Amino acid sequence: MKAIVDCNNFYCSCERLFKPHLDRKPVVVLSNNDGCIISRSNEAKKLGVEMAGPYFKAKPLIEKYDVAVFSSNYNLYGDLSWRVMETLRIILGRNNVEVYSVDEAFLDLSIFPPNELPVIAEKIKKTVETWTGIKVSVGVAPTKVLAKVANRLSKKYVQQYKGVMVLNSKEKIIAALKQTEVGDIWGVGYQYAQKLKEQWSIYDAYQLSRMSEDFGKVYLGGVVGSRLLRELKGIPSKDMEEELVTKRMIATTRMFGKPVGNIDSIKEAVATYTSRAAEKLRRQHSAASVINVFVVSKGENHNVDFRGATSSKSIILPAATSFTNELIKPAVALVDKLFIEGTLYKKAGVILGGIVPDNSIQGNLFVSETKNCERKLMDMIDNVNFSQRDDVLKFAASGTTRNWKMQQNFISDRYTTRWNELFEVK
DNA sequence: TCTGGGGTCCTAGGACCC
DNA sequence: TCTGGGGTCCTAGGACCC
Repeated sequence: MKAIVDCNNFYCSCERLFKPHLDRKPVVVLSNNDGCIISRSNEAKKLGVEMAGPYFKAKPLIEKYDVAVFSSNYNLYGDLSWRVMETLRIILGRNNVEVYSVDEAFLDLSIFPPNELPVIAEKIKKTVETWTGIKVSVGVAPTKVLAKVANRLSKKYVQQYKGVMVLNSKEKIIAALKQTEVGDIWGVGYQYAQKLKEQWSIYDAYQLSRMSEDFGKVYLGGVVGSRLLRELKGIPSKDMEEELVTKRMIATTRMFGKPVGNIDSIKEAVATYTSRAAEKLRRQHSAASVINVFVVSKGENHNVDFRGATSSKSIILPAATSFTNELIKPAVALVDKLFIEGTLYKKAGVILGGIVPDNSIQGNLFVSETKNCERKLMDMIDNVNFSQRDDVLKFAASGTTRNWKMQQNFISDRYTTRWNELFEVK
């Protein structure tokens, strides 16, 4: 049996943890650039504040009901996420925990007898909440997809289930599937849901679970679809995965605070994003050999991903590297090729690909002495920037004015990761 | 001029997720 | 005026190789 543990309204919960007076008050957290709403407390949901809705549109509602608003503070969320995951690892052992996202983890519970699972699930929930202060919901079932179904219902009918649902019998599974709309299944997105409803009159998860594996294969994306069908039928087909330590692509992309028509500002932004991406690269001890840079002009739909963006160019480096200076130069050169005079841009991004392990971490015979010095310099910059405030040390190409920088008007302190922002107990 | 089967690597694009 | 920012997997098709 498998479980999924999911933090409730994670970002809002993080903000509330250090502001107890906001308990039971409506809270929302905004995306970067304070663009749209990405997390809502239950109270905010009840008021009708929409998920992923633009902030400006919800503003009247927010002001009317005095909703607390925060810009996203990823340093804080990342640290609290680590505490939650570490708690799970302590309870169940490292090998039985698969971190799936910042606020979710799958657990392998096959070591426990099925009849004990309700008690175990309850215990896991209580322990995480006591140790971290973050509320979680737990869904338990024979497969990952069914565990997701259970988790969702445990939250939806919280009065009844109190945030824990265990599907340990055939009857319970069927009942849960019947209460789940087809579009709410993990792995069925908007496009597939429309297709299932319109072409085959399949509206709920139970109906879909009765279709054949081949149906999934033909109409829901090949092997991905047939796995989905098997999981719905209770046959485990998505295994627990090893912790994914090395990412295969690393992207840093941002909207600008306001549209920018000046090539030097865009170069500054791209240089800054490249530094950030290079930091991520070094953190996982990798090097990259492909740099992709894209810009999005004011009129374009910025929601398309970088491949859809009209202006995107990439360059393949002669050798993989993780040095900021070796990445910045070609990245900035790409801006020259992309930029069109007289155009206003609202977004830019850098994507690093061709990622391989960085072997130059230990000095070796074939790497010159200067290389090793550079490596040490990079580590030093990373350390200073992490422990002090952001970007005390940066490359000149990143500029100093930053008139393109995103808006963050409601940022909270980084209580747990910056010395000068520690939470004070009076 | 035409002829074969089998393989790898890479890229673009389509779907999904939080 | 005003709408995140990251990621993943899979497939098809082209280029190239023996």
